[in-house]
Amino acid sequence: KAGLSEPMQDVYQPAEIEARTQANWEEKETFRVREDSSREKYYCLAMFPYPSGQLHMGHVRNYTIGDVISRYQRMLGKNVLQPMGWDAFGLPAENAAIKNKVAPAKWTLENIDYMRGQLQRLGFGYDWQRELATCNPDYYRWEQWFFTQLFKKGLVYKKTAVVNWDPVDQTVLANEQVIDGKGWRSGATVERREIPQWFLKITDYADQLLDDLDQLDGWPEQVRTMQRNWIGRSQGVEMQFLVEGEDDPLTVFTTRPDTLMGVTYVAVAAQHPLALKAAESRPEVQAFIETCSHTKVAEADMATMEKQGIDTGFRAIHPITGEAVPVWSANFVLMEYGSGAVMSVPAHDQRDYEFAKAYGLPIQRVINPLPDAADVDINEAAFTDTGILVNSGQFDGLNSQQAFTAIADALQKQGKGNITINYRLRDWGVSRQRYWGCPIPIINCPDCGSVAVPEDQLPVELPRDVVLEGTGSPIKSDRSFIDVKCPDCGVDAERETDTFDTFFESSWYYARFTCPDNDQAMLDERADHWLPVDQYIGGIEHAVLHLLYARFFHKLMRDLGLVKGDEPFKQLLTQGMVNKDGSKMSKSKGNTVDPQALIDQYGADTVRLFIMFAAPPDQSLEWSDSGVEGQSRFLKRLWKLVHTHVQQGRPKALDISALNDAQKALRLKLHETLQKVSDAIGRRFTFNTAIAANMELLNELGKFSDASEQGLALMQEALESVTLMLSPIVPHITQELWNALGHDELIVDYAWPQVDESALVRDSIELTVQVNGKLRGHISVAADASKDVVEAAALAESNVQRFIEGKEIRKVIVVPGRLVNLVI
RNA sequence: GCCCGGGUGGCGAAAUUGGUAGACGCAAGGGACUUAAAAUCCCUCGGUGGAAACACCGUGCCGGUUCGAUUCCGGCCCCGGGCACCA
Repeated sequence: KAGLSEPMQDVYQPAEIEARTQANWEEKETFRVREDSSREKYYCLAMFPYPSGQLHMGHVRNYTIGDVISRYQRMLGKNVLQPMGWDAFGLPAENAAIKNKVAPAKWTLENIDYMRGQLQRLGFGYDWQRELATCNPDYYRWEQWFFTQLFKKGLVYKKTAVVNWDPVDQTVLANEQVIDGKGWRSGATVERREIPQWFLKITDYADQLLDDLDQLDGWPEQVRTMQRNWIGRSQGVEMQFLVEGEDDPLTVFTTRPDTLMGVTYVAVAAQHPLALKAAESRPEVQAFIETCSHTKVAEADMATMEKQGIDTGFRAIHPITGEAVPVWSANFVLMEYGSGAVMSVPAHDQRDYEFAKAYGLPIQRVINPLPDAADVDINEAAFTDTGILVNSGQFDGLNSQQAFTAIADALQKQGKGNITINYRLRDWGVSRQRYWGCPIPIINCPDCGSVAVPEDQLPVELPRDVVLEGTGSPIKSDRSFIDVKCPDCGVDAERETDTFDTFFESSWYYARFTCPDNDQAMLDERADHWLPVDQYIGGIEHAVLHLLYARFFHKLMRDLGLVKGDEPFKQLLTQGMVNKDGSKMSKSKGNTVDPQALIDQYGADTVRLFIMFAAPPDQSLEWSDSGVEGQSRFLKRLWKLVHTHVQQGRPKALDISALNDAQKALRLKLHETLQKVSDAIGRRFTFNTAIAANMELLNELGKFSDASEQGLALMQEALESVTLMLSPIVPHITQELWNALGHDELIVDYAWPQVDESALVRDSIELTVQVNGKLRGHISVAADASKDVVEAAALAESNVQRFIEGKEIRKVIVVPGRLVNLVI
């Protein structure tokens, strides 16, 4: 009975109230949740944080949204699971380790302790008994086990892939660590280097990942579109070009086989076998390959760099005409993607066009926009639309669509090609040459090859007592970690020293939260109870990678019988960035605002209220210090209003039939607000307008001084409603107000207030009158007035008459409940 | 470069399905209370003209559809997110 025994304080004191309320929750285990078949379950999850040191405003925003939704759903009677954990492996811990001479594990665990305290201070209703950290063996042993299952199923393979190599620090760099082509610590020019790495066959699931997007109608359309484009399914033709004097043909894929007759050269990657062979006898080709080895791995860099190439001297045979075309090596063709070779049609592809112009290669027009029309101008740019074929021999006159089929058929008959489906999506490389990650559970045996670590030898624990020097992972030289016997044949073997991509941990944590205490299995039947996540909330920056990998993992887990259902997240809310001075708040930009200082000054409720009020959650939020002050003022006003009200004693029961006009008007406003706020929080997630509606109502209540029996009863109803409506957003102050208003239960367990439809009935309504679409006046008519009555009233309005006088009224548009438009 | 968003007063924003542009809040200015200050309360607050009533203009830019466009369509400009090893 927090607060009831004491009289209500006349001044709002957030620090005291918040400590008291939080202690009460802890004592009562208010947010501990267990499976309960008698109530509808609701699993609300906000993306877990990387423990970087302190909470930033993006966290505060993310977790406040999740907490508001959780508390609202709880008030609707649902059994709500809201867990919290730590995405604890990652690069920043290694950087901190080098800089501060502290082991990554120690740094990470200390950060977790501090940030846990900050989350608790903000009053989020988490079930802390489910807390997990991905760097703990209890957690990562199961993803090691999972990987070995995928290994057995053939969904894992090893191949070489390119990394950024720092030749001075002798280490692999993340894209983020390469600045203008140089290593961020050493300053050395970074090289592309190919090393063997483990891959997950996500492309095997490309069609499912694409098709199942259709069932995710609780996801923002923009995220589904981004994922569709990322997967990039396209139909095209794969074909072979023979190479003069060579045994192996070049395989190329094109989505535009209709332009095949316009091929004037073929381009291969710098690392392509043909380019390497040319380099053996020609130093200029060798020099070109050397140049290409210094470009960064990131796609944005590849796409914006200057297009360069060199003639290899090889000649490819056009599969239809039999003509020989030159084979060039070009820096924009990537060995890792597809076959490392592309056909080039400069007349109809802009990149090929620019390359041809730069190197004086021929441009052969084969498509025109319309039949029998003049040739389209290709003097300045390629013509990239589809159209009608010309200069294409037997295919002349066909449109692009017909030509697609005809050319594919011709190639297929000669055994030189066929129609295939291609994806932009590439298999997921999960190997990282870093220390602070989950060890990949593989043992490399000289006789048996790669062998999965047997289940009874899991987890492969990452040694924690290490010193980092910035020159590579310490476990790569730790013989006590590396030296093992082969589990299959028992000979001396070596442990894999690469670790997993940290997206690996974050791809299944949502499932582990349902049963984090299980030390016998990755997941159990509790996963079936809670999954899918009903509401997932996180930054828009995760729209593709994290959310695609998590969807992929869910399907993998489903196919191993670990979960039911096809998709992990039923509804998704992608929150916008928290910006300051126009760009994302981040440590590297030095524009962060520390939430802790604001919490200390104003209390958690004010910070929560401000961050929810400043912008709708999916929009980027521009930080403003002064706005916080206004939210604090609002809470003080609310406190004062309740205080003034309760001083007047317990009100009598409300008698709706006994209300006067002013009272009815206030009650109308109250129930309109309830309707609006329920929709804003429950359906639209526009918490900013929910708060604004309560402010509007509170402004009305402040003006309402009616000490009559019914006046006080109505005030009681209104203040209780406001308290309940605001309780998901500002849970501490509303708990105290709830007690002051005469209730001794926890407000979190009270039902969300209902709209009284009878209070919404109006006698008369106000309509806008327009003349030719311009606002000219307002009229008040009976709510059930007929169209004729409304029209007559509109015509009679004095200002309207000035505009229609002497004019012919050609049309009258009446939009019921809104406006009348007179067209003259 | 490619994919996805966004652009509305001095500022954050609202306008939910094409129907009153600027709710709510911040900042600012004026006033009340006070010896004074803080706090609190009241008033004004898109631009131009006007004493006012009111009129004209106004939602990044250009054009279109419509009785009516912040909203729909076409073309552009600027800003942000992502681009596979930051998380």
